[in-house]
Amino acid sequence: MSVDLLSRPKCSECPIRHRAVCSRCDADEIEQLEQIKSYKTFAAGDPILWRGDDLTYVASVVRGVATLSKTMEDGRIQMVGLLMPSDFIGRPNRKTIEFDVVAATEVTLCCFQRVPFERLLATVPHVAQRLLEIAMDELDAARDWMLLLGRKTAREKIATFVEMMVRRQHVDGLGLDHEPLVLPLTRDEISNYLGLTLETVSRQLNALKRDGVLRFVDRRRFEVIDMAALHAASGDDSDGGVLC
Amino acid sequence: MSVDLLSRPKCSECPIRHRAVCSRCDADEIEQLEQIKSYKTFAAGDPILWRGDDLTYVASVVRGVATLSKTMEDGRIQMVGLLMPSDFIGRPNRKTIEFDVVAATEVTLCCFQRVPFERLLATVPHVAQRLLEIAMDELDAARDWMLLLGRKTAREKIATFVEMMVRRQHVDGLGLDHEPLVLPLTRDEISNYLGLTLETVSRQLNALKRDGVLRFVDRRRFEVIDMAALHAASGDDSDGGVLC
DNA sequence: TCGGGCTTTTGATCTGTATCAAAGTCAGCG
DNA sequence: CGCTGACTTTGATACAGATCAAAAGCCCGA
Repeated sequence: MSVDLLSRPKCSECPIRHRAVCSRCDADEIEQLEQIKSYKTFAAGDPILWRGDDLTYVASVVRGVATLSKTMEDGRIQMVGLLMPSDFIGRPNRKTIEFDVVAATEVTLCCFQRVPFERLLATVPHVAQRLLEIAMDELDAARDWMLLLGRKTAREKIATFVEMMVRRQHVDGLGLDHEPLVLPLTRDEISNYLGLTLETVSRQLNALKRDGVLRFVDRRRFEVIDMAALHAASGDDSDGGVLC
Repeated sequence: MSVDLLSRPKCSECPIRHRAVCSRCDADEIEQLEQIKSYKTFAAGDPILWRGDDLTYVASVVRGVATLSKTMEDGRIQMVGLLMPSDFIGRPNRKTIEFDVVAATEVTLCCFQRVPFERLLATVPHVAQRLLEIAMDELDAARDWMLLLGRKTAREKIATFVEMMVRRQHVDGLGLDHEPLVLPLTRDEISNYLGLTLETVSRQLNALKRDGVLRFVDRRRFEVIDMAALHAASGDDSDGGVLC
């Protein structure tokens, strides 16, 4: 999926490329990026980074889906981000990471050595500017998710999540229209994203099916039958909101 | 409170000053900031910005506490940020704001006209770099809060919140040691921050009192009797985490 | 094709927190 | 001072979602 990302003109995999911006990179900058760049692939289920690990690299997701989560001592887990193609991983000027990053599907990352990347950040103004925009988009998304976690019902959470899947798979051009959409997470992972249990996720997903809103091809693949009903169930006001 | 912020050397109120950084501003840059700067004060309870409002200014909190929240159509509210001295309000390169900002106590803001501020952002590299750091700190805090909203019990939420109040009032030098600490929010506002109801907040706060963890001077002022117990009740692992 | 180990579904029951209701407390102000 | 309105506490009850338990479905390798 999302192969077209790789076929774009130069610099297409750089972590500041998102939403077609790195046109601002000049030849010299692209050269510098190339030199500190490498690709890594992880199988579904593989841990990518563990809390406390050294941040040797920052990276951009090229293909696949990874999860970003926090774990409490007694094992409770909350996913705090779902990393899909074009999302950024890592934090410049931090030596370690404070979250767990795990591959949910097979994942390919475009990695840049952190320290030289920071040098670029310090010398090339538009890199910091672009990264700022990315961070603020993430912040807006995190705050939308706080509303979901703190105030939405189970049904609203599920509907919001499914709607987000629909929208992101459209944007990324993952599924062609009328191809079934994919849930890249297990029921258990979805429950960790939504602050629910896996049983509740299963029940609510089946409720949406029973209500004629979704149809499942298999456990992981589905189609939206009634987009309006799905949106109405999400609790969001008319003009969308979560991510883009 | 927090008067010392104003007595710091030049540029102390600029929104990128936080945690002593704007030493990097040179005389010319400070001059530019001064020209687009103004102070505004709001009484407790006043709305500062409403969802959809034009972002004419970006600002830094100088004194007091403001809340940042999202509201659903049916009136459910989730606070997504608590803005205390040195916190940043607004988003460069966005014409409108997507949240409600309300003064919780009397608040003084140091405001900068957004458009000229964006020009500064585009021309002075270390402004974007500093703002990036601020945004990433906010993002980390938002993600910690997602764990709280999604997975913590009512008691853990309350303990985490009180601990955060203790820590931030220490950092900002608001209360001298052994002066009682302040809850800058009503029970209702706390409930919106923690994803609870005001009744649950009241019950849990009294439970911490009954358990000999806190002592209340009045509804708004308290002392921590057993810091270790408070921390243990927060569910966070040893080394803190929420904000700094 | 069968079997074993996942993941998911479904059912029964429990519980933490919400909801509803009423009384109590406090600050400000006439 | 004592009234008024906003905030808080306390109690009784309801219920959404958690928890516990077991059956069903599905994938994959032998």
